[in-house]
Amino acid sequence: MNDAFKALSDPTRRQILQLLRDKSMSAGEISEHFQISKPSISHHLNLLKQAGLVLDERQGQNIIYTLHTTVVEDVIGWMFNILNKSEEKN
Amino acid sequence: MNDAFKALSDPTRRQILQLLRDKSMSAGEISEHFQISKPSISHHLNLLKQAGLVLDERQGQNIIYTLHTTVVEDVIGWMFNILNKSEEKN
DNA sequence: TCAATATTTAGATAAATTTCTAAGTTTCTA
DNA sequence: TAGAAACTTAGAAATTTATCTAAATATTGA
Repeated sequence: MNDAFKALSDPTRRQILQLLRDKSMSAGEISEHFQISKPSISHHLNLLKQAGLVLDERQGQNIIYTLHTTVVEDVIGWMFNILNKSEEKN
Repeated sequence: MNDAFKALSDPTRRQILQLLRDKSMSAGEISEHFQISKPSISHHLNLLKQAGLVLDERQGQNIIYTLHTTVVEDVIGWMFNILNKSEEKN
């Protein structure tokens, strides 16, 4: 879960997750939304993947990135725990 | 909110928040739970404070740190939004 | 007012992070 | 089977972060 918190600490990566919330996208399509270089976006995508926040799948020349919500839910669980509320029983 | 995500990205700072979930503590009491030096803990506490995750109040020689949950709720809101669920209406 | 206690601030260093350009890999198609 | 397109990997530079020791500040109590 540390990797997830680390991944979430960068604004570009959070914005990528917000893009993927609406629909899965190729690396190129994602990079069109930013000013930074494609290798940099690729690096961010790799960190998100390592953190388990996205999944990737090659489709021909493209690599499609998809939001993976399991870890997001884990993080939410941690946050709720800090509030001393449980997200399970209520 | 970027400061909050940044603050949450460090394991020591997350552990501090977990300590404060149970009860407010002085800087010294907090530092007893860690191996790192007091100035380092002080630095982490300052980042948590800048992020709005804790409040501090001097009580005599001690400075008491308290969990401040408003920003935690904001972060939870952001996370829920990623899941396309709303924490308001359900 | 002085010394002790609690904590922060300053300044330095090492490690991690973000970003870039250049080069490599994979896949499609003419 | 070459060339183009889509990405990633490698390697380097600049910035940020985490940590330490030493010094400064604030409060209490004798």
